Amino acid sequence: MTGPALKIRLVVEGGDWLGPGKADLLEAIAETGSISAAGRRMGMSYKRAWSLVETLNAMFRSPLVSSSRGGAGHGGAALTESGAEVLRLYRAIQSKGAEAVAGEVAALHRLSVMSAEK
Amino acid sequence: MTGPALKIRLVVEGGDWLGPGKADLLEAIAETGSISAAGRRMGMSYKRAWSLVETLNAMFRSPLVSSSRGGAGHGGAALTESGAEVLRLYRAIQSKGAEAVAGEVAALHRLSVMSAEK
DNA sequence: CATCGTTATGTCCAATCAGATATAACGAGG
DNA sequence: CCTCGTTATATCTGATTGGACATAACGATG
Repeated sequence: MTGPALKIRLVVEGGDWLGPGKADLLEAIAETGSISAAGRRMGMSYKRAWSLVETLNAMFRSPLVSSSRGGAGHGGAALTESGAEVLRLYRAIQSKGAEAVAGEVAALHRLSVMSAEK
Repeated sequence: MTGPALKIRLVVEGGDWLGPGKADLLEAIAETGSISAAGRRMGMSYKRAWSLVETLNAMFRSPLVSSSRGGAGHGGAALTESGAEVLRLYRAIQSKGAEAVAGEVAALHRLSVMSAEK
């Protein structure tokens, strides 16, 4: 078993969702302090990263990411209080969910091609 | 809260995955005895339903759906033993997973636009 | 007031995806 | 041996998606 293999999506009204990709992006923004640096780290274009942030901000009642242009640090971005809370909740859902269904996931993996004998 | 809003995907090697859509399709095939009838029930084209079945069969070590053409019933499809087991495991993952993270999901929903006051 | 890296936004294009459509094979039963 | 509804497969097309590229705004600092 190489990766997590269990991905949890939280779908909100309108079809948008929060999943592993956007959660990782939030984490990268928190650590790098910039949307573009986070995008580079994750191997995606700035535009893609920015559009994901736009989606995230629209999904919740208050923005998850605050950003500024120009200035001393030449602009940047950071998680808001809501953003940090959403990320924390999503990580908790990931870990608690994975733990709760570990047995069934293992059983499924034994049936999948991932466990094909050599 | 209108819908489930929590969607769990099991990603296997190669990028294919088992999620709510394919699980519902398996269930519909089990109940209708036909790929095309299951597709009609779910509002998708036969081609789409069939290609999903093809993907499912390739994801696991043995096929989940067996099918036949012609004959008395003019052909049809059914779940194999593996197919029934996979569906059962996925449903268990759905319910156990949702139960384990219900608190965090509720907290996230309170932050989301889904709980915007009127 | 010029500089800098970032945010913000638009346009264009290739790739992918799903729907629509068409056709053939199937094979027990009438 | 013809019929039937289904499986199986191919082709075409419109829609969506993401990458590439371009441009402008920003604003504290030097």
